[in-house]
Amino acid sequence: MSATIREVAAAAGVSTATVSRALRGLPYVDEVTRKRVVETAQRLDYVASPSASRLASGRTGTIAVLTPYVARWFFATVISGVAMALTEGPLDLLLVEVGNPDRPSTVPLEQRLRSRADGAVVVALPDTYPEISQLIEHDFPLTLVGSLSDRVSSVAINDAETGRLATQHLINLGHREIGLISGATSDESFTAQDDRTNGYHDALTRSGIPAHPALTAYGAFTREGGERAMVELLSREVQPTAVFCLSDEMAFGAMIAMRRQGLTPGIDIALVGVDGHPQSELANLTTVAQPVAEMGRLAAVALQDRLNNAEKYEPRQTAMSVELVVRSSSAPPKGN
Amino acid sequence: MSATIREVAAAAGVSTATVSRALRGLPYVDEVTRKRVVETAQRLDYVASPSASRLASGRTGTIAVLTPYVARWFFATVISGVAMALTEGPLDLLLVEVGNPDRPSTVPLEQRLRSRADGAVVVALPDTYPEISQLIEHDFPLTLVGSLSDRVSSVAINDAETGRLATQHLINLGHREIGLISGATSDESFTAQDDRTNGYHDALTRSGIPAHPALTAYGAFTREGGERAMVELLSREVQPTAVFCLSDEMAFGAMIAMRRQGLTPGIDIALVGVDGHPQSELANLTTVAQPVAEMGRLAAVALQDRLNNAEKYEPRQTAMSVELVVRSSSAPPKGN
DNA sequence: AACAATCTAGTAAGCGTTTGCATGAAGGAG
DNA sequence: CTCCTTCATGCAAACGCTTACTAGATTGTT
Repeated sequence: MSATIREVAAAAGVSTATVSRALRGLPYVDEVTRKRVVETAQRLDYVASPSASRLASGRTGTIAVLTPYVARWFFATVISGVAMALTEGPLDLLLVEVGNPDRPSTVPLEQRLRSRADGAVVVALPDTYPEISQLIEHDFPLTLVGSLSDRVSSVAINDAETGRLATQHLINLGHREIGLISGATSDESFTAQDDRTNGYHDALTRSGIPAHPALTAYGAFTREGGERAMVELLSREVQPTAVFCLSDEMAFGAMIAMRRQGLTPGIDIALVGVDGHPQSELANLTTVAQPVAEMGRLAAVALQDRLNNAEKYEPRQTAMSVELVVRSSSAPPKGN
Repeated sequence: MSATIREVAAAAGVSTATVSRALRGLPYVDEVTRKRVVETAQRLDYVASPSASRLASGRTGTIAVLTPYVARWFFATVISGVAMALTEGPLDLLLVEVGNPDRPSTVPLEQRLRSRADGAVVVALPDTYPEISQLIEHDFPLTLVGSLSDRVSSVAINDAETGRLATQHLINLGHREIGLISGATSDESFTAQDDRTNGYHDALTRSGIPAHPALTAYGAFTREGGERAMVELLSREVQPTAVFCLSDEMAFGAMIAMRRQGLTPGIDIALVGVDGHPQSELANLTTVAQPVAEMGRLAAVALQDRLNNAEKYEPRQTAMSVELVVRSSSAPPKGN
C-alpha cells in the first residue's frame, strides 16, 4: 500500500539506516543527503510504519489518558487540554477509561497499557487508587491532574484553599448555617474532596462556627446526585441558609431541587460551587473557577518532560490558582 | 521486562506458533494444549506485544475517533459512546482532533491514520469534508455520526424533521415571527445545519408563513456565538417573538443575551434548541433531544461490523428518533 | 606529515509477533 | 489394510523499522 523505507532508500540511493536517521533529524547525516532523502520520502508519500518503529525502538510514541469518565465536563476538558499539548508533537493519544464504577474493566490496567503507551496522564484519580498505585510501583511514567502526589508529578489547584475561599465567602455574607454537598461517601474519597472539605471546616472553625454534621450530604459529583443531596438537606431538621457544593454540576442539581420546592438560589439559600463550569454563568452560580484545560495541558507537558529526561527527573507539584466568581446564587441570608 | 512469546512457548513446551494460536482462540489447537498454554501465559504474566503483533498481522486493533472538538458536550458524549462500545472488546481508542478551525493540523490526516488505526468514527463532519472525503476514496473504513452519507455507514437523527418539529412547535404556540440562530455561515455548512434549516423553512411554508431573512443570525454552534447572534437579532428591525436555535449551547447563549437586556425566555421571546443537553433542564430550555451517546455507540458497532465483514459489507444509514422536550422557554407569544 | 578526532554512511542483527507451508498422527471410508 | 481427510503442531520466513558496530573520508593538531 504505502512505500517502505527500503524503497525510499533505494530511490534516494542510500541505505535504510540513513533514511531512518535523515527523517528523524538525527545527527551524522550530511545536510545534502538529508534533503535528498526528505524529498524522496515526500515524493513517494512515505510514512514510517508506527508498528515497525515501535517494535524496533521500544517506544510507542503514545501517551494515554486515564480517566473515569470522558463525557463529563471536567474530564472532557482535561482531555482536550492534553490533546492541545499533543497537537504540537507527533505523539498519539490513547483514551482509556479507568475507575468508572459503572463500567469495571476486566483486563488489568497495567496490561492494557504495557507496550501501548510510554506514559499516561491520570485524571482525577488519586495515587492511592489501586491500579494507579500499581503503575507507579512499576515505574510507569505518570502525571496526575486534579489530585496531588509526592510520588509522581501532578498539577492541581489548592483544594483546601478552594474550600476555604468558598466557605469564607459565604461566612462573609453573613451565613452561619452553611451546608456541604460533598461527593462520594468517605470510603472512596478523592484527595480533592477531602481537601475541599477540610477547607470548609477550616473556614468555619476560624470564624468560630461549629460544623454541624447534619448539614452534610453526598452527591457523587453528579447533577442527579446533587439534586438528591439537596432534597435530603432540605428534609433535615437543621436547615442551611447556604450550601457549598464541591462541584458545579452538583450545584446545578441542587438548584433544580430548590426550584422544585419553590426556592430560589441566592434568595432562599445561597449556593457556591467549584469548577467554573461554562454553564455557571447562565445559571448565575457563584463558583470557584479552576483552569481545567490548562491543567490538562500542563500535565501533558510535564509528562513529556519526564519522558525526555529519563534520568534526572523528579516529581514536581504544580498548584494552579483559583478564582472566586461571584454571581447571584450567593447573597446574604434572608434575615439580613 | 515482560515475558515474550518464546519464553511462554518454552515454558509450555510448544512452539511460538502454537502459543499464538492458543492465546487468540484460533482453531487447530488441542483443548488440553490450549489450556496449558493459557495457564503458562498467565503464570508468566505474558501479554502479547501490540507493536509486534500489529507489524506481523497488519492490523492495528485500534479505532480512531475523528472529531473537531473533544470538550464540547455533543462531541465528548459521542466519544464516550464510542468508548462504551469498545470496552467490550480489545480495541484501542485513538483520539484525533480534525477540522478544528482554531487548531489546524500540519500533518495530513491520512498520514496520521495510516497504520495507526483500522478504521475511524467521524464526529459531526460531513463526508464532503476534504480530509474525510479523501479517506473514503482510499477505502479507509469509516462511520459517520451526526451527518449522513451514502458512501459510508452513518448514524444520525433526521435533521430536517428535527427542524420541522421545533419550528412547528413554535407555530402551534401561535408564533409567526420565528427567528433562526444557525451555525456557520453557509459556506462551511454541515449537513445537519442545512437540513435543520430546511426543516425550519419547510414548517414555515406549510403554515403559510413567509420566511424573513432578517430573522436569521449565525452563532457558530457555541454559547458565545449564540449570545452574539441573539444580540444581533434583537438589534434588527424585524423582531422575532420566538427563536429556533440549531443547538442547545447556542440557545444558552441566547438566554444570556436576553437576560442582559432584561428579557425572559418564554415570556418575551420563546426559545427552542436542539440536543437535549443536560443543562437544558436547569435552564428550562425546550429542546429536541437526540440520543447522542447511543449514536456514538452505534457508530462504533457499525464500524466494527465493517471491519469484521471485509467483503460483504455495504453502507447503512441509521436514523435515530428525536424527542421534543417542552419546557418553559417556549410559550405562546406575549399578546396571546 | 603523522595521528587523533569527528563526520558520514553502510551492514546486519535484532524487535516479538503472525502465518503459509510442511509434517506426522489419528480417524474414516472403501 | 490402504488411502484420504481432518487435526495438531512445528518451522521459518516475513512484517518494516532502529541501532549497535564498522569503516572510510574529512578535518584539525602539533
